Amino acid sequence: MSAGSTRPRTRIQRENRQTILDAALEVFSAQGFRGATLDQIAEVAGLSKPNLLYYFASKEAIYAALLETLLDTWLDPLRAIDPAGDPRAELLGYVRRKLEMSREMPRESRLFANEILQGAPRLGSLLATDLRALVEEKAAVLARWMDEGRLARVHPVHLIFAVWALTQHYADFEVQVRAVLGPEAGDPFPAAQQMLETLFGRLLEGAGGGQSGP
Amino acid sequence: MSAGSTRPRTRIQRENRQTILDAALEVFSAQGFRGATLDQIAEVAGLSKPNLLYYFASKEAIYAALLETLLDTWLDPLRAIDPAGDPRAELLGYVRRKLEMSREMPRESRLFANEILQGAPRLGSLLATDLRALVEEKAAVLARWMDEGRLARVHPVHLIFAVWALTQHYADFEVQVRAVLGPEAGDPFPAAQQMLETLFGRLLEGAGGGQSGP
DNA sequence: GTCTATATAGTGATAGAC
DNA sequence: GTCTATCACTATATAGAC
Repeated sequence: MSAGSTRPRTRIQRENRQTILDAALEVFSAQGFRGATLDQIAEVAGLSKPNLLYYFASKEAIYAALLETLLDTWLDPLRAIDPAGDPRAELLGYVRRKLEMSREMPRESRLFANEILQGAPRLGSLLATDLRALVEEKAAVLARWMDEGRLARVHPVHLIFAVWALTQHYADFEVQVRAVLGPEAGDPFPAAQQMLETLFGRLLEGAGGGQSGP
Repeated sequence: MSAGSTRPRTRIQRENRQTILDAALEVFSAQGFRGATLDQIAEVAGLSKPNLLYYFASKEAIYAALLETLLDTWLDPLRAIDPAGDPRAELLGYVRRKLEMSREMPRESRLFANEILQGAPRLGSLLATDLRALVEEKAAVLARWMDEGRLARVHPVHLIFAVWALTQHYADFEVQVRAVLGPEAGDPFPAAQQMLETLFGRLLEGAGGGQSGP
């Protein structure tokens, strides 16, 4: 029986599956699904190509397992927004967590970016169901803060888009960021963090912004 | 002699080259370089595959011609920032032009996004030379406005990154934007425009922001 | 200038030895 | 469970007829 369709039982199976997923993340995130080859993944994993296909039924199966495994983690920062918290702490905290994630997990960011950019043919319906539901829930929290005059009034869902766009940019377009900042430039994240704090921080000052709340 | 390496002379050659580039933009932007096939491009263009290769030497050549043709256009909004202009008009104008470009040229945006995301193997050095020079020039203008207290002090290059990230998001991640907003939602751009005006507009009010200018 | 036919290489997946 | 060998298919590019 193949090891792909069932939970791994032995230690070596768990380790090999993990090794393969690690290698697949490396290759898929850099090349996209079509661009990646099983040969590359096998080489990075240090396993033979048929051995890969012993653990996973197909290239598609490896990719699907990756997406499934990582989507939850990827949305954790958004889930962590506390409706009972302070708007400033929650919004800036969310931005900080999301930026940290871009820094620590750039391959995951690029994996999702590749998938979405090419029309999300495999992540597909999860966006319209799970992701949409979570965003709606948190957008409602933001909207309440706006109603209470504690946050500038903008379209709350688009505000979440803004956090995504700004933070993921540093992972997804890292090559461009480094090229523009120059070879001698160090870590871009501290300056990015400062810029984002100023940008979003100003949404929390004099929140009414033309049509003040209570 | 091949028509690929020289300027097209006849009307039909110009038209066919343009037809091919159009089709290639359609396919490359949706699939990335590796994901795209000459068959797909040929079908969209309404030409045979060998005929494509009569006009362009290779798949690489088509892709390179596309990138070269479009990079200049893509940077026009940034070039248009007027150092002698009013900071509010110039910054918000830049944001507006860039967002319009995402709306009118989403395929171009996704073409570049694919290329950068995968490490810019072909656009490569242009980023470190041409793009970097242009960004440095305009960042200096922003920095001067900050020195004059007319714009909140943030890292000027990262401020340009912010404009890119926020505006291109609506083209590059269009599938996700539509999925999250829901099928009944209309055009997302008006709300995006409003959000961006608020976000960047607040960088222009009380510009000092903690460490005030003159 | 444009087509049909095909050479050549790479890629996903399988068979079967060990 | 893991390897070697290989099949079947796809894709880029070219040759040569018209």
